[in-house]
Amino acid sequence: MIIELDMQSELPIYTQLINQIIEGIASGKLLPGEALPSVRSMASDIGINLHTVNKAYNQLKQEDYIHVHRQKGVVVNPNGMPEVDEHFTARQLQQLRPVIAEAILRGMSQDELIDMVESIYKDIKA
Amino acid sequence: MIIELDMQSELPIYTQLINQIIEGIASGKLLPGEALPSVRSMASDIGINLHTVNKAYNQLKQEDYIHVHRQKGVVVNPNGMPEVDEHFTARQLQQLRPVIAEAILRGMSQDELIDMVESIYKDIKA
Amino acid sequence: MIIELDMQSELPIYTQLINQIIEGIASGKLLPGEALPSVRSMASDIGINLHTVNKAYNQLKQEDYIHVHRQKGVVVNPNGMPEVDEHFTARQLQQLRPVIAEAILRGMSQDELIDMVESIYKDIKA
Amino acid sequence: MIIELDMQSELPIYTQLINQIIEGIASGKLLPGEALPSVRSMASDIGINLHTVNKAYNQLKQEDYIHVHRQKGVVVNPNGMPEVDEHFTARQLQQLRPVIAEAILRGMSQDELIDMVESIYKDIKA
DNA sequence: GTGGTCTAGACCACT
DNA sequence: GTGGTCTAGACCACC
Repeated sequence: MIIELDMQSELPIYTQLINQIIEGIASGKLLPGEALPSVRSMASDIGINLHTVNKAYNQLKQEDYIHVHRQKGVVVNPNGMPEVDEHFTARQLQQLRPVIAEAILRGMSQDELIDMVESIYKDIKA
Repeated sequence: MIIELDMQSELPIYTQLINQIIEGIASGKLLPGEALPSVRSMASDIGINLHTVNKAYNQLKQEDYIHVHRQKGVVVNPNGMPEVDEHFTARQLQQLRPVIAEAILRGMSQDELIDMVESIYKDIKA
Repeated sequence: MIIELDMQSELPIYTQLINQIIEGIASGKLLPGEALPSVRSMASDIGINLHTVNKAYNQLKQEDYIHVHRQKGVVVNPNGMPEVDEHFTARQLQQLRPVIAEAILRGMSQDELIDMVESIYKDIKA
Repeated sequence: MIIELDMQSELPIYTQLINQIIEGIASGKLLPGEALPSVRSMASDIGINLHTVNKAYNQLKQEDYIHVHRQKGVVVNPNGMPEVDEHFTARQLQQLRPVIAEAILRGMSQDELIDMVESIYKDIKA
């Protein structure tokens, strides 16, 4: 699992880290039950502070995507991922809406937009 | 054009303002050439700081969605909206990708995701 | 609102802080909509680090007990408190069970235990 | 006596072990004078570290719930359990208070709370 | 060696 | 001035 961070990005590092791990799980590169690097090794691997890694891990734990054992370290939730729920749908809608609005504003047709979504979907899943 | 802000939201107010105006244009509620309230009146209307409105307007101007004249005030770009360009596509991809990844992780099928996008698209356009 | 912390306690400081604030709300000493001290002033008031206060505030925010505005500071949730839900009941059960077990082991009768609970209940509410 | 540990839990394993044994005694499944598995066999039975079992036993011994003989092994205190004392009441109060406060905050009535306590009491005793 | 907690000090975004 | 983020370094509990 290779993590790529953009230190110049406006996105907080811990958010980028969360996104990368989520994508890793979504794409199947990280399997349920699989171990993730310890906060310390992950931090030194990618050259950031361990607290930043910790924050990312904690947020992922909160969503029940990973489990954090005090001693054994961190693993992808072995029982698989939580389903779509109300809370998630609301968040998703809130994130999607402005992006779609701006696409419409710039004249993208519904089909073009769907093509884009499909291509990203396939790209991640592949 | 009614602006609705959620002061509880973690989204910065200026971002919410930008989103609302973009959606206004996308939905046709704001037409090219149409005037927007001045920084001052917008600020007092919705009870926020001048700087906040200013920041939103400046960002919209930078994307060429609106024109700001020192005298004539603020108007939706009368020449219509800019097309989809490389810069926009890149930004869109960066925003869409994590949302789609998380949807996959939670087991949404491509069709379910597209349904969601379609329904938002139609909701804005309507 | 006076906060009392025991720096010797085995309970983490941020947990004690959370408990105190919860009790403040439960007892009516803190009312919905009422402002809490900023992380910085709270931290310096009680002589701890601002990150520790931050952690407590964030956890309270997570449970929807308080709202954190980026600029305006922190307020008790003006819409009132969330109801009892499944998640809370489970947590409560998990905390209560060992305490009650040990009470039984030491020979407390059900009535004695209930008396104790009642007296604490009244003490907080008063 | 079956011990069930949740390795995912944020409760330390030794604490879970203590709780289980206390509940075993409280419920009458473990009787005064009854033998408990040796540190070694307990550890290998449930697949945890020796030190962890040791720590649990030591803490139980300190509360005078069990006796640890170098040769004869570990037994539930044959003289019966210690009564409620000041130290215990103080500890109990400290644990109960935050739970009750949060229950009040979420709008539980005193009767609802007592019902919950009663049902747990009966569940353990049964 | 693992994560959890706490401190300290810095810079930034937002209003 | 507010919270958000990041870094750095330390000690502790657990196993």
